[in-house]
Amino acid sequence: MYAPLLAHIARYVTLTAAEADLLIGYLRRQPVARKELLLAQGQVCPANYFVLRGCLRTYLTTEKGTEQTIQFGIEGWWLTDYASLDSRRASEFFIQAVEDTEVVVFDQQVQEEVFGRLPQLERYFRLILQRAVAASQFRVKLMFSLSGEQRYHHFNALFPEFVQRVPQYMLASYLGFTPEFLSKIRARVG
Amino acid sequence: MYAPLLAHIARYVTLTAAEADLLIGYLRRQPVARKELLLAQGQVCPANYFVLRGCLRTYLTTEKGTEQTIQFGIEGWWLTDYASLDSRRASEFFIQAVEDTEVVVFDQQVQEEVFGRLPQLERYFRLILQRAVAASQFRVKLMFSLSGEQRYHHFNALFPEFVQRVPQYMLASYLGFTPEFLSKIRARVG
DNA sequence: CGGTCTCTTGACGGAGTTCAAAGCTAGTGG
DNA sequence: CCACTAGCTTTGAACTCCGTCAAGAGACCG
Repeated sequence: MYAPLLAHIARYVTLTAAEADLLIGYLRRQPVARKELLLAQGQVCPANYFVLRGCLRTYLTTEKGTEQTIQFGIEGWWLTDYASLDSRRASEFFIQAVEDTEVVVFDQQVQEEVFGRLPQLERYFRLILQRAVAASQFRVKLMFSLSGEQRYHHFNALFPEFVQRVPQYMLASYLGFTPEFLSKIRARVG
Repeated sequence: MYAPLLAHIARYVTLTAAEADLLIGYLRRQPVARKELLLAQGQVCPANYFVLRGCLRTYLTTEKGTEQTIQFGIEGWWLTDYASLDSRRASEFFIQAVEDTEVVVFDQQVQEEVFGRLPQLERYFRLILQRAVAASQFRVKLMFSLSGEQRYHHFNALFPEFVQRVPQYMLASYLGFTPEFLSKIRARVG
């Protein structure tokens, strides 16, 4: 079912039933098992992914061999490596399922054609991207203006249910510190 | 002269001379003196700004009273607070001229109208935003995978001329550490 | 059950901060 | 064209947050 995606689009632009059908003709759904990769470092990112259910994350491996989570995406979020998608060069990131997940795949190859036929959809993606930039400005703000412990409490207050869903070592790497430190924060308060 | 902006647009989409004239009718140019603010914290961000010459930065003040630079924008870059522009709520950021600067102002109020008349321009901004998201993913990657000193050397290698243009305390707050620490890094190497 | 992931706990070390004071530099006005 | 001032940069000492390493305790899955 593409209904969650169509509902999401409807929050930004209006598509007729015929236009929605036209769009769906270009899309496909794909299940992704927990820990499975949608994109591996070194590969050219082939598509933009919309999470129907489950959870994805973008991460990379540092020189020391540790994983660094860049972004999470749950139901209703688009996730991709825009740098690779845009330039068609090898990606520096992995995109992996945190839980068993189902995504809508919007292939890079058909995007220009779809935008040509559905200008409303180009507007939708402009607005989605605008929100993504806003979210990333917000993240930079938090990274710099709060201590590690404050970032954890802030995140916990904003997304309490989400903290339950992801392993703590992923959350730690997203918040910018080690799993050991996260464990010590939790020991202090609960 | 709007030529630098039109040249920038031409790198992404094609506008006829008539379309370019139509666009320019919606724009205006504005000089911004060094240290002058284009946007203050608490204000609703009224426009998107394209730097014709000079340099802008987005920053905020933390609880401790220190400034935190979120982003720089030099010639050929668009800068705004997308969260405020989008939601029309009060901004958390300042946008300030680092040097004497001249910008093109693209007012929020006319954006929808312009995009309606020039669908090519909507595509242009989609692509600009895509690059902005890619840049911000890259920045998060650097923030987490490199030490403070490594970030400085990396930035210095990528934008040597730019490092000359901005005060060191701004650069330090952009790279995520104190001016004192930047000074010590420089003392070590040169 | 048995093994592999994940989380916890503690000792120690280091990258970067804070605070304070002094040295520079650039703009400003006389 | 010089003198003054305000803002920027440097330097050093003490300190702190958080990382690293290591060992053990759970927890989940086949």
